[in-house]
Amino acid sequence: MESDLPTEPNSGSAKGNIPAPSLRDVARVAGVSHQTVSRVVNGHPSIREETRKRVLDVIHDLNYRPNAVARALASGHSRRIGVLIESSSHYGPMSMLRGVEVAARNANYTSTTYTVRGTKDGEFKGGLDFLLDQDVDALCILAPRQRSLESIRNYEIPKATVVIGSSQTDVEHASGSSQIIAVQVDQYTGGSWATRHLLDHGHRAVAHISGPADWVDARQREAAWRDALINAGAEVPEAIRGDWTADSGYAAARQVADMDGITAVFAANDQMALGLIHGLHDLGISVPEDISVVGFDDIPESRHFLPPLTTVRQDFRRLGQLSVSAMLWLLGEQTALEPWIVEPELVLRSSVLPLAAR
Amino acid sequence: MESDLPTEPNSGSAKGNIPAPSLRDVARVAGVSHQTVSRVVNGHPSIREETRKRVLDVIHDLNYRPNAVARALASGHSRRIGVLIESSSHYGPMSMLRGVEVAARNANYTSTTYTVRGTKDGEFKGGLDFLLDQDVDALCILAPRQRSLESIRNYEIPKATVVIGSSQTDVEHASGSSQIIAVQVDQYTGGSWATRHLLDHGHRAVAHISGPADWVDARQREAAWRDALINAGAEVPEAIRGDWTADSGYAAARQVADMDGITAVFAANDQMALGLIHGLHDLGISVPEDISVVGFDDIPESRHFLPPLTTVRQDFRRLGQLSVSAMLWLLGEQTALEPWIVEPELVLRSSVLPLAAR
DNA sequence: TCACGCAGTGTTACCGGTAACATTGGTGCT
DNA sequence: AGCACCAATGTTACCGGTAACACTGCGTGA
Repeated sequence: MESDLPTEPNSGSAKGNIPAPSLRDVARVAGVSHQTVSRVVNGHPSIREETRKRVLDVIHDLNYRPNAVARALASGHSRRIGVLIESSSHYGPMSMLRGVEVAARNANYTSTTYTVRGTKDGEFKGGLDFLLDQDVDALCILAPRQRSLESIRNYEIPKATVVIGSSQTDVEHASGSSQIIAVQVDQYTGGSWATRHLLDHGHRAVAHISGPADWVDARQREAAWRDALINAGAEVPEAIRGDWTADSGYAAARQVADMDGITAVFAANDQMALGLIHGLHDLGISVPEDISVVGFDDIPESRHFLPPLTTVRQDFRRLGQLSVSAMLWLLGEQTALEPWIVEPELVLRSSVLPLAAR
Repeated sequence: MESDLPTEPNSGSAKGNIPAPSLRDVARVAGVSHQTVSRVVNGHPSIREETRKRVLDVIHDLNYRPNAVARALASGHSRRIGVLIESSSHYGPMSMLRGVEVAARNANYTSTTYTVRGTKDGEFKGGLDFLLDQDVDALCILAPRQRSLESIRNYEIPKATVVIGSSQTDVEHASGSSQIIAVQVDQYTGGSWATRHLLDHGHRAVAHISGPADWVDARQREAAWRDALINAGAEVPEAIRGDWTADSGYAAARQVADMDGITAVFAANDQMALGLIHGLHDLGISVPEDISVVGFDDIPESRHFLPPLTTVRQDFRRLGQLSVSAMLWLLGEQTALEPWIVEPELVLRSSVLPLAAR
């Protein structure tokens, strides 16, 4: 394992002295005007085939690469999208981020991410400022909490702004006059499926470990759970408040055990479900023999939990792609606008047992 | 849930018509030259306090924000770092990515990520080209596979390039003349600890589920496992080849069961350990009663596995930070260069039992 | 007292592209 | 033949900053 530190930068490299060739360099060598080179580079139609070929040869010889910065300055379009993301350490946001990045790149856009660390109010605005300073053409905001959106009120945001994770009504309320598109997974439907799945298996006492109260997704899943119980005429226990972490799921186990007669739990995400199963196990309660559990998200590990977790899958990557698609539409680079609600999917595994089988 | 699609972009927004104020606009209003404004913005010392104040007021009134693109073009520094990353869907790379992004931002740099999707040879180069086209000042390459580095040979990469995850010798071999810094977690030490921990508990027949053969980390962990066994005079069984996924860990369980007398397994990452435990469970083998398991990485879920997983923690975020620090040093923005090998840490939980206790 | 230096500011060129308009030569139509 | 028109290319201005140098006026030391 080598580890002798170099003592000063740039010792060996001879590069960087000769500046990279510019449009005009290419033009000179090819014997045309710089504008002609520009046209060749941009695929302008009215260029003679012979000229084009000559220019392309020179481009290749000189190893010319167009300077994106100069292009951005001159054209007024940076072809960059800024992604503002809260709490990216979770699986969901990460996956969306990746979906956005890949989709953006495919549309020849670059993406720059700003991760908001804490939840303090100024941080969100700080991120917005940071991205706006980079003059992005479009903005993608992953705003999972209700309050996050309020910050953008009266902010001068780019025309092409997409919000992931909040409902269109929330967005409209927060954004004032400017038009913003919201993209999201239909959390309510997912929550309904999860709960009804348990009800269908005969469970009546279904507890819920929810996400933090100010998260939009958490509220929707909780509402779906509550409504499903009410519709089925079952009693609605008080929801147990978690914070998405497996640790909070572990802690919730104690409360579940204390609530009398609970036979099933709908956890608002897979990590909490994992912690819950662990916690119940430590209390001598088995899943699914004693208590059935359903999660949400379908993280890659879920299928190998003990027991493998029945959960609701969200296609995060697709969500990211859709948001880019919406941005492109707002930017006028795409004519069709796809529907922007993604349907979740119930994934059956073995953490749920019929009540009768107990 | 609202879902009426707008039918054309920009319907309501009145923004974007008036161009943003420029340096010269500010200068005109403040009654100074544009250069003076530039000086104020950049904190140049020789500006009269009175002038500075006046200019700052105008800047505030006009809501002027300096244009990063123009600045980049004029100064020759984009203050952007490109991050080329392979396989970012895993926990480790993701965390490093985030560490890089945050550290970069703190140094007033922007980061742009390119995620290499597959493993085809051209993709890596494609990513390099993509980032180079954005003329980044520095490059951070997350190259976990041996071959990835070969692509950068004879490539004109920025002076400030840092490679995460490969040893300095590999990097020097691949990079030819230009100076590149490698940053990494000491995988070998981590692998040694994991294996020795099992040996210390009396286990002699310790199997290994390795990562893909061409991954640097996988090789180092495997080598550490092998060496530790040899040093202890224990027999070295053949390593079982996994692919980092929990699924491959699950599949490995069968092979472990078929290998006679195995009492402990060192899995090259936590996901495979999870799958392994699941697979063993399905075969009627309990962890840790029948077989002890140690993982690697310490993903957030590990502590809630059944049983909670003993594993080797890597500080991925710190790795990301270190790489930014190294880049800054190469860029001449930082005088001290921190050591760039991060030590891992053994995290004791309950997936290991002394052999005697069986 | 005069030259020198420096703080404070202005002027001009330049970064590497794109946009808009000008120019040229050939073609088709009347 | 004359003219309109278009393909193919060139010219010039401009995007919004920074860099380098020029200028001014005042304090200071010889």
